[in-house]
Amino acid sequence: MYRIGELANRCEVTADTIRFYEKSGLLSPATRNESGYRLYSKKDESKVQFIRRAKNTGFTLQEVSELLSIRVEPEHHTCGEVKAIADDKILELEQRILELKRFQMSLQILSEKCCGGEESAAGCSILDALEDH
Amino acid sequence: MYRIGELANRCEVTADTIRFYEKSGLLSPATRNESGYRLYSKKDESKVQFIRRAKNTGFTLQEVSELLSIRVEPEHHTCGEVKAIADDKILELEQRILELKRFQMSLQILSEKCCGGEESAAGCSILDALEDH
DNA sequence: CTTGACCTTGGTCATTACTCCAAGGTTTAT
DNA sequence: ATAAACCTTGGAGTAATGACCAAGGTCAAG
Repeated sequence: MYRIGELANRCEVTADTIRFYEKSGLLSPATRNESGYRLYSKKDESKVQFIRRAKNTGFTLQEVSELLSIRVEPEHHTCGEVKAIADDKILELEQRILELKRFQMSLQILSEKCCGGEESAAGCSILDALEDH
Repeated sequence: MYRIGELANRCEVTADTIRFYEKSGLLSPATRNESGYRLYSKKDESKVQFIRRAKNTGFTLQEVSELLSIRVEPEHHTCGEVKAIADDKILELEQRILELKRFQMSLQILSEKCCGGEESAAGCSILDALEDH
């Protein structure tokens, strides 16, 4: 068991952020030692990491919270509900991935056709690559 | 040429949002008619659409602004600069796509193994799918 | 020539996701 | 035993991204 500072370090967030997540209900209230300090375990660490990863992929904390609630309270969901939520998110992710790929493709075209030299990019007619697709 | 309301409709945003983008420098100040109304063209429409798409894929307006500045002011960048920015973004997108796919995979496992029935999801041991990978 | 729908600016308000005090208690190292 | 580093709560502040409102000008239809 370690204290909030160490958890923060391990997860590369601040202690404030962890308290914020607790206050927002993303993390269940931590156990405390005799003097009131919060104590955390490996499990808490992986939960915070989960939040970070989800956030980085573009989920809002609200959405992360939904995902976590599946994980944390399986007793309060039926299998059907869990499946429905999951399938919904899968489709959403599919859309996002496709959109990201479109952007990537545009940038790829831009990069490949761009001479890469010292001259003004005005000659780079593919600047419109971003626009067209 | 059309006015702000029509542009807003076409792009499915509000007029406020368009004014906000102008104020933030994402859109160059619109031309005006004699009575001061903003007037927009197809070009502006595609620019707003570009912003929307980029935002939906998780770019901040700040990042969108960078991308737009490549597009809008090629004279102020060398080919090398443009290429560097593009290549940088391509890598970033690659990371994001991979992360999204990891999530999707986890959810896929969750969905497939989940029976989908009326019973409590507590029996769904794959609830940890989200955690493990 | 009035009514309703649109536009203007300038300002305030809201939400999300933190971030930073202040005042005080605890732990650890020297 | 004292300084440095950590923790507590409560509350205020901040940046991003708009949404909303008021007071007033414009324009097209009936």
